[in-house]
Order: sequence, then C-alpha cells, then structure tokens
Amino acid sequence: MEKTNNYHHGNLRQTLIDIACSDIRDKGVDGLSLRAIAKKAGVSANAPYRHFADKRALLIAIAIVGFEELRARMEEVEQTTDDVMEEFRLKGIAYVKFAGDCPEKYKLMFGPAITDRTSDETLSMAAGESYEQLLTCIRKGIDAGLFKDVPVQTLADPVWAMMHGISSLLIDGFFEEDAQSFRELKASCPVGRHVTLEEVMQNNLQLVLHGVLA
Amino acid sequence: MEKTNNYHHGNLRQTLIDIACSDIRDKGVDGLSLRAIAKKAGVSANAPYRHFADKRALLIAIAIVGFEELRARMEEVEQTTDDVMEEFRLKGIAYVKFAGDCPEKYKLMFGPAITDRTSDETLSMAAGESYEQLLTCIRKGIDAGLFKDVPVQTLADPVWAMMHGISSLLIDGFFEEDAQSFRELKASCPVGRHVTLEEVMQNNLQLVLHGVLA
DNA sequence: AGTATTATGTTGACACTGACAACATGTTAA
DNA sequence: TTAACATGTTGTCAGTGTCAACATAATACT
Repeated sequence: MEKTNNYHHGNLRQTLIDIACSDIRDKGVDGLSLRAIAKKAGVSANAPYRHFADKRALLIAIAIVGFEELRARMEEVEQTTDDVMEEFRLKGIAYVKFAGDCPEKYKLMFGPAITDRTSDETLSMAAGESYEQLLTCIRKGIDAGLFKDVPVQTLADPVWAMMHGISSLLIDGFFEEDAQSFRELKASCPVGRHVTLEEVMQNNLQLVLHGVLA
Repeated sequence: MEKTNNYHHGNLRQTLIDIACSDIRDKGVDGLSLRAIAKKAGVSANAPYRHFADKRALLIAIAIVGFEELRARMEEVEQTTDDVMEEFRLKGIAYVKFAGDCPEKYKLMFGPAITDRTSDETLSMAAGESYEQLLTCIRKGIDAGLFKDVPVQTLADPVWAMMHGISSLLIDGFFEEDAQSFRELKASCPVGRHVTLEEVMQNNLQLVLHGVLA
C-alpha cells in the first residue's frame, strides 16, 4: 500500500522478485523466463531491464532473498532454547528443512545457476550472514568448553559442508527413490533405501558431533 | 578406427558426446548448445536427435561418462596402498580432486541441470557404482575393526555428504575469494580466507574420522 | 510557473535456442 | 530387386535474452 499511487507501475522491482520467487517454486530455476514474469506483472517484456541489468541480476536478487530467509530461520532457533548443544542441533535441522521446503530456491542459492557469485557484493554479504549463524553458534560451544578449542572455521567448514551436502544430495534425489516425499518434507518421511530423513540427519549430526565435541 | 567406414557419419553418437564433454569444460553446462555441437561435428542441426531424444538425454550421457570417470579414479587408489585408513583418505581426496579437475562436469552430474535423474536407469547405476567405491572401502574398515560396527550407510551417507559438500562449496566459490586458483587445483592452492585446500580436506577428513573410527 | 532531466515503460528487432514434421539418402534384409 | 530401416537434411516454429529507439510520467532546476 505504501506506494500504491499510479506512477508507471508503483514498485515493479519488488513485484518482479515476488513473482519470480513464486515461479521458481513451481517451474524451477531453468523454467524461469523474464518474459513470462513480465507478462505476469502486466508489463511489457523489456520492462524488467529497467530494474535488472540482465537475467543474472534478477536471479541474484532472488538468491539474496533466499539467504535472508535462511538466516532468519536459523536465527529463530536461538529463542527456542538456551542449551548450546540443542541450538546446534536445531540450527542444523532448520538448515536442511529450509532446503527441503524451498528446493528450487536452494538450488539457485548454492547451485551453478549463478555464475561468478563472488563478484556480487550484496550476495556475498547475504550468504555470509547465514554462515555467521553457524559461526556464532559454534563459538558459543567453544566458549562453553563444549566444543574443541580450535579456530572456529576448523569446525564450521566441515559442518557447513556436511549440511550442504545432505541438503543437496537429498534435493537431487541421491538419497531417495521418491523425490516427491522429500519435497513435501515431513521430517520423518521415507527418503529411499528404507532410510528416513530423521535417520539421515541423526547419523550426520552424530558423526559431526563426534568430531566437534571437546 | 573400428567403424571408420563411410556410412553416414560413422559413429556420430560418440562424437557428439566427446565434443559435448570438451565444450562443457570451457563453456559450462549452460553454454552447451545442441546446434553448436552438431556444427562442430560437421553435421546438420537436427542430426543429434537421431541419437538423443532431447537435450536432456545428451546431458545424461555426459553425466554417465563422468560417473564412470569418478569411479575409475577412486578405484585406482586401491592399487596404491594396502592400508584401509590410507585408502579411505586417498579416496576422499580423489573424489574432491575430480570435482576440482572437472568442475563443470561435476556440476552436471550432481547439479540441477538434469532433472528427475532417478528416472534414468543407466544414470542411476553409474552413480551407484561410484558410491559403491565408498561403500566397499568403509566395509573393509568395519571388517578390520577399524570403523564402528554399524550399518555401512550409517557411516557412508554422512561421509559422502561431506565430500560432496566440500566439493560443491569449493566449486561454487563459497570457500574462496579466488575461484580460479581452485580450478587449476594444485592441492595446496589458496582457497580464500587464508585457508588452503589441503587444510580444508585435512579438517574435514579429521572430523569425519572422529565420527567413523571405532 | 515552465522547462530540462531523469526514471520508467513500450515497441520492434535480432540472433540464438530446442524441437517437430517432412523429406532424402545410404544400409541392410527378405 | 525391393521393402524396411537407420541415419542425416531442410524447413519451420515458438520461445528466449537482449539491444536500440522511442514514449511518457515524475522530479529538479531556473
């Protein structure tokens, strides 16, 4: 409502991002078409180019939204518990759950759809702030004498790699015969090979913890 | 030479795969064009459709080649050492090294370029056989009383997830400011944040081992 | 106020893509 | 020899990202 005046459109930029975020969920990253988005926004095919230099710029904008969402989800956990151990566990689950809830967006964020991602400052920062969620949690663990007293990244990098690995393998159907069931993500759904997502997470976290605990 | 007779072309199918494998290395998955490949093969734009139902089919063919390559690299290691511990370590490195040597192919194999990968039997099998390389190694470790006596997948899944996580995060530039240096993959190249690939691997393997060892 | 400048949106065009249908040609088999 | 088939070609289509030129609304300046 804020700027619902006539104008040319009002706030096209945000509208385009919203539509794109919605489209990506159904049609996937590859199914995303600038023209289709423009049409849905009720605007000419080339209008988006007044707000995004090219398609890549729009993709980056979506990815940034995604990273903010991911960060928010992990941040929420902090208000749930005071136990560092539990916070660590829950943040891991929140991460994978996000990937399961928004697989296409997740693919966009971490996948090869965006090339040369380091070149975009804003994107790097957004990504960094999600990562920071993991870092602070691990720092807490170290300070509490719960985790090994080593440089944070020595623990964070492998943990992150594992969370990302699980997520993307799950998304891309390497753990499951039935990809659909994961998309609908009930945390205890079967993920193939008679393994449930819960079990996978359990095993992974357990394995990570053995390496992380002091 | 086997079928170098005149024919229409000889063995177009293989030629197309070869060209595509070469192109993907330079131009990436998205830069891959059926028409460009056909032209390079000295053949009309639609000729590929006699050998591949659609673009996806060609991509799958490339991915299969990739998985065979990956399996071969990991298999080689077995002849290098008799120590299970060392075999485990080397296979992990071989895996990540493959990802670093053929980043674009790796992205194709594991990334979202191929949708609904489980639908293709041959692809699933090729992928499964690479995974088997990890399984057999871990089984050895369990049998030798070196690894925990639990179902293989309880160990294999997290390990695989971690290896894949490291690989794709490295490829996609999450660990490094300078992506180029990783592409050229000398095992000790800097990967950003003043961390070397060696260190990352070291940390990860160490963390994995803590969770795996009996 | 009136005018210049900028921000935004439109139209038209281009090269490129994956894909389909219809046709041509060489290979093999009855 | 002829029928069937595998393979390759030509023509065509809709769809894509993107550029250049033009149109209009909002703002800034005199």
